[in-house]
Amino acid sequence: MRIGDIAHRASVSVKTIRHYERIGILAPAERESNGYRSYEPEVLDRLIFTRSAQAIGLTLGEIREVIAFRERGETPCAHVLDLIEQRASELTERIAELEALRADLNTLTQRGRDLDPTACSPTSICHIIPPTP
Amino acid sequence: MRIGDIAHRASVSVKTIRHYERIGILAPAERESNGYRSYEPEVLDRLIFTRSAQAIGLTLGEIREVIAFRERGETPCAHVLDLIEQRASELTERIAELEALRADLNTLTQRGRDLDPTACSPTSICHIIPPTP
DNA sequence: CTAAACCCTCCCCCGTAGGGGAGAGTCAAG
DNA sequence: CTTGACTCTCCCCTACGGGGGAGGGTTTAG
Repeated sequence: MRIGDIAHRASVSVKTIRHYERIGILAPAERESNGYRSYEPEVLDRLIFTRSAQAIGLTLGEIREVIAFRERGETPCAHVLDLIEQRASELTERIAELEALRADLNTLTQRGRDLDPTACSPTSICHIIPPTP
Repeated sequence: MRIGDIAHRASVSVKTIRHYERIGILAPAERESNGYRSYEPEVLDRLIFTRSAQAIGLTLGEIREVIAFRERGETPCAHVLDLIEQRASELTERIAELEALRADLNTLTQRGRDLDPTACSPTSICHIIPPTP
């Protein structure tokens, strides 16, 4: 299979495939005599896995690590489970931060509706946004 | 006031001040005869505003626009209120996405605990992560 | 007088996941 | 024989908010 074929089948761009090779998600491809990359069908599995893993928020660096387990002949499951739990807990923190921010913004929206724009002095640029302590 | 003084008073770095000048948050500073930047006290207000606006999630580009209203002699309040409401609604969307992702991750965590690692075939790299359709 | 502490400009660097395009080679069909 | 569709490498670019450091000039206190 050539790079264009496999890219099409995996629904990614040719650039993406070459990028994955460069960062170690894919092993350096075999080459045809003309220098073109040549792929075995199982590379497609790896591309599909990569897409799926990205979809649940893993970075390419993490995905590369997971794949490295397989390359070493180990099952990556325990590591994957760690990553997932870790990402979930980071996510919980992140959501809490964003919710706090949203609450602040809602307060400011109300404040902005109550304040009189003509009373806004140039000194503070805009009196809707309160100075951070 | 020199750049180091004002940076210290605003709790930002000297690099930050120069960066703000370059991107138009601050007007080009007056210079002393030796070429050193020289600041009037009101610039400090602008820096404090910038910090406060960043704290509620505005980008430097948006902050620059807000300041531009002031420079044109208009009150930026209406624009600021728009930005805040827009940011709040983006945030609501973003939070929903992250919550959906977290739900997926929790499902996968359970799945990962139930599945047998020794039954994980190399083809799919790791069977905890399901293929995206 | 000298060393520390400022200040200046200029340019490259971080992370993330590739995209854009130059300039060149290759291959199949018409 | 040429045209169009592939492919190759290489290098720069994106957003964001600056940080790091080179290589210089200035100032101020001891």
